[in-house]
Amino acid sequence: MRVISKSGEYGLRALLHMASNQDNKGFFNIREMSEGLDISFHFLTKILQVLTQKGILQSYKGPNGGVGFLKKTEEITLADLVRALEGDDFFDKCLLGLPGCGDRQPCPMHAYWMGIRNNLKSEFETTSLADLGENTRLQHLRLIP
Amino acid sequence: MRVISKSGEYGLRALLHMASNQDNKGFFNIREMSEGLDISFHFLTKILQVLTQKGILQSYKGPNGGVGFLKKTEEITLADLVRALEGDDFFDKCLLGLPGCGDRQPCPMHAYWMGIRNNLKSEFETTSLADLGENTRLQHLRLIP
DNA sequence: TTTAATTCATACAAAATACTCCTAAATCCG
DNA sequence: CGGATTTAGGAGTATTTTGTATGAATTAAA
Repeated sequence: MRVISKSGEYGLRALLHMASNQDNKGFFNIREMSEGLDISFHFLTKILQVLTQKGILQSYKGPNGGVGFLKKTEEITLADLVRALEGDDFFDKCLLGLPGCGDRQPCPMHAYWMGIRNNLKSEFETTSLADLGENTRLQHLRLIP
Repeated sequence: MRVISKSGEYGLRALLHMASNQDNKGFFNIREMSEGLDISFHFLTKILQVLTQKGILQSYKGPNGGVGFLKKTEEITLADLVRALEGDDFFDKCLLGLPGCGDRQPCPMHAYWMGIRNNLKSEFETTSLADLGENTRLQHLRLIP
C-alpha cells in the first residue's frame, strides 16, 4: 500500500520547499529545485505542469522564469493538493474499489471506511500549505540527507 | 492516490466473503469465490497464496480442497490484513517517501502525518474481520451488482 | 492404482506508472 | 532581430503492477 503515488510525493516535496522559501520574487526555477530535492528535472517539470494546469501554480517561461503560487499558501489546503496530484475522487472512493458502492448499496466496509475517510478529509481540508511549510528546511525534503 | 492496491482490494473482498459465510466445513473453493466475486481465478489464487504464506489462511489441496482461516475471524484484525496484503511497513512509512525520515530527522509532514497514521493504525487494530463481515452479502462484494 | 480435483509455482503478457529525451513556444537581453 | 534561457508538450523507454497460461505437487475417490 502506497498512500500516495511517487508523482504525488515529488509534487508535495516541491510545494513544501516552495512554501518554506517564499521570498521576494515569487518564482522558483524548476531545475534548481530538482537538484536541491534530488528529483529528475524532466519528471518534476511534468508534475508541476499538471499543478499549473489545475490552477495551483502559475508559470513563467524564459530567463529567470519558473513556477510560483497563484494563491497564498495559507489559502491552499493539503486536500487541494491531494486532489490535484492524485485525483479529484480520492476522498470519495470505496476502499474495496467497488464502483456501485455508496449509501444506497454499501459494501461491507462502506460505513466504516467513510468515517475514517471523512476524518482524513476534514483534517486535510483544515491544513494549509503554510501550516506544513513553516519549519521546513531543504535537507528535510531530500532523499539523501 | 489509491489507498490500497488492486491485489489488496481483491484479498479483502475474498476474506470478507469468507468471514461472512463461515459454515461447517471451513474450506472455501477458490474458483467458486473467484466467480462469485468477479475476480480472475489465477490472480485470486496468487493473492490467497500469499495470505497462506503469511499465516492468515491455511490451504488444502485435492478434491474439496480450498483455503480457510487459521484463527477465528474475531482474532484477525484489519491491520493484520493490511500488513499482509500491502507490506509490513505500511503504518510506519513516511508520507513523502523519504527513507531517512523519523523522529530524529523528521520531514515537514512527519509529526502531522504520524498523528493521522497512528489513528488509522489503532482504528484498524481494533477492528476485526468478524466486525466487518457481519452484514456482508455476496452481491455487495461484486463489481457488477 | 488410476483419474480427477485442487492448490502451488513459475513464466509470460498486458497495462499502468515512473522516468527520459527531444523539440516547440515564450521570454529576456544584447 | 538573434541568441540564450526556461517552461510546455509529446513521444519514447523502463519498471512495477496486474492479469493469464501452463504444468507440477497433493489429495480424494473410484
